[in-house]
Amino acid sequence: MTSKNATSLSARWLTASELEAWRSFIVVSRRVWEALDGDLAGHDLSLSDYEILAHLSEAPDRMMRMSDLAAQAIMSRSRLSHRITVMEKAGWVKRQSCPTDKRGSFAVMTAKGWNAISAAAPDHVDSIRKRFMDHLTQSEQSSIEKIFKKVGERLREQEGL
Amino acid sequence: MTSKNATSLSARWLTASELEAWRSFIVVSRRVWEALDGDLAGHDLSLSDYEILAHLSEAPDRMMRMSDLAAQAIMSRSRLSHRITVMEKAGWVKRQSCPTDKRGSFAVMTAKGWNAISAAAPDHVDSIRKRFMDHLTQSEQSSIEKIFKKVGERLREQEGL
DNA sequence: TACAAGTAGTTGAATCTTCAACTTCTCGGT
DNA sequence: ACCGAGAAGTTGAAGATTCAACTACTTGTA
Repeated sequence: MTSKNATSLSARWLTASELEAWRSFIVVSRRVWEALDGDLAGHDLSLSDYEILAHLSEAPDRMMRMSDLAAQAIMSRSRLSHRITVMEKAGWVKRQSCPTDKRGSFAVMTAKGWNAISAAAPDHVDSIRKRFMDHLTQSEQSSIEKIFKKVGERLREQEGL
Repeated sequence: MTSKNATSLSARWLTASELEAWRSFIVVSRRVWEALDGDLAGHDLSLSDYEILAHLSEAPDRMMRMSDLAAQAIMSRSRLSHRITVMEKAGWVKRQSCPTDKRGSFAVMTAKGWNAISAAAPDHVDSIRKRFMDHLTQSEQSSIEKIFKKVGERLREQEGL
């Protein structure tokens, strides 16, 4: 779609410069994700599985309620439940029912899970550097941090609006 | 994983501030994608299907070789092929074989496809504004453009390294 | 021209994700 | 104590994506 073709229907089309900013952001963020995901493949992990394990590894006792874990790893409860089933078969986590809320259950990282993420982490960090951080100057890095934190807040406020 | 736990294995762990920048970027870019995708659901489109149609709509004669389209829409040829099969059933595109290269085929947007994206585009633009652009000052916008274009180039140079 | 290597695209199977339905349980009000 | 609304989590089916294999064709080279 070009500006010319749809301006009349839209309240306010994007200027050329807005479009550039938007497209470079959306394209690069996909490519970065893709690259990180590819770099993790050697450890038999997807980036989103890595994030599940990472959150778990940082939690007290390396265990978290399913809902909390889903929220932090940014996925639906359903999706997390399916992933945990798979990871349970791989022996990386196990489920444990919550004593205080009988509906609830915990995902608990096993020693094997800890080993898996420990093995992957250094490569993953290198990957983050190589695919993203190393291309940023110090000041660009702080711009990114500032901008994305702000956008993150705004999105949270909008929440499905 | 915390710094304390893996520093010894990694050449160079992330500093707290690098980690912040990285996490806010990766989390927000997922949330933005998700929001845009959700906003398009009302038009029976996913964001990546939208992008397929958008590229097609901007191409001469609204037709493109499958490989070119896959590259521009950032997806595997296989995935595009499957999506085009679905879109063909929806009547938005059709395939046309290439006269000069008998291996090749074109995806061609139909009038119905044009109508579909024309209907979705204004809402999509509003969505881009609401979920992302409106939260950026003019100068933040140009930072984003500058930074992501640069990172994009670097990634292209690395290409699967 | 003929052949090897590579490119374009598709396919089916395995895997992953989404969606809605469902069970079980908690909590606030009465 | 009980009821209804809503929260936590799981499930199975439908749909989407990946992966490797495959066909068909082109290209460079000898």
